[in-house]
Amino acid sequence: MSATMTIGRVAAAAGVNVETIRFYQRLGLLAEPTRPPGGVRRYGGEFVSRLRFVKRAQQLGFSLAEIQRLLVLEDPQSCGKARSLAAEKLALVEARISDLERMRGVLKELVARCDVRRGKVACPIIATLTA
Amino acid sequence: MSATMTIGRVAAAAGVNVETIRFYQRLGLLAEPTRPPGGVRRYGGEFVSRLRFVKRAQQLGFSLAEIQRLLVLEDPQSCGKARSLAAEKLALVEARISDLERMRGVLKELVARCDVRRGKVACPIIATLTA
DNA sequence: CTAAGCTCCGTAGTCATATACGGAGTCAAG
DNA sequence: CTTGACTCCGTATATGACTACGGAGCTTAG
Repeated sequence: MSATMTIGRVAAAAGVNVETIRFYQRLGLLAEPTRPPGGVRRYGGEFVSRLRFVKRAQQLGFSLAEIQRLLVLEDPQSCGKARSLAAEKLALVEARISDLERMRGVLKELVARCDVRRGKVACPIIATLTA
Repeated sequence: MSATMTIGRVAAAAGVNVETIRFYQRLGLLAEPTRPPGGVRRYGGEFVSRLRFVKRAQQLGFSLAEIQRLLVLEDPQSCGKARSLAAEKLALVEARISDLERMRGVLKELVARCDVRRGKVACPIIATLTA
């Protein structure tokens, strides 16, 4: 096989910390190749892909626990499960967006009011949060 | 004064856990009234307002550390500082919204592709994340 | 061959935001 | 005055995702 890289090279290739890989291995997210007697573990390109998978899924808002569930779905039959995990995550993301949009509205207004009422007695931001 | 409530009543009034109040006091976010010899601390309505302030600011995305900085700005002169904290937070919130919108796009596409290609060999979601 | 730099491994620490626990003291209703 | 609920205080635990450390044991460039 092409299992030639050391853990450090894998880490560099995927742009993560060595400790992070070891951490994922402990969690069972990534495989831990057998170590040749008196040697060091070697990794192939597939391992790097898997690691990138984890990082990409993470960027989509999946937690490590969810990614673990995602990684189990390798057989084509489980497409439905993957779909529902993704749909569920989509709903969460949309909810989070709504929350943030509400926050954005309030913050914008706070900043704007602060600009208008400069020089008044109390800071409108503090006053608003207090009231 | 109207410092009549016990910590439990304050907690109920603000809808938080008693432990949370004590935690905030340890952080220095909330005052810890002097305890009468052989008695129990009493709190007034102002304390409840302050606690609500903390919770409201938190809902706007301020961390406890930031709220601490916000709470120091009681004199009217520091309006500018409050404004810049709010503006900074606004920028963060907007960045976070962009991130989430990107995530939303990818997740939507994943789910959609899954619906279209049902029955094919590999799950498009897994395939996409792997590629 | 040697020295520098990796890898291995287990354990422990970090950050943020709380929540839980336990024993002793205090308050309030009946 | 008793009893049950509440407060106080310090410490410990929880969660998620890492990061750090230390001392062996490898590996590799020169």
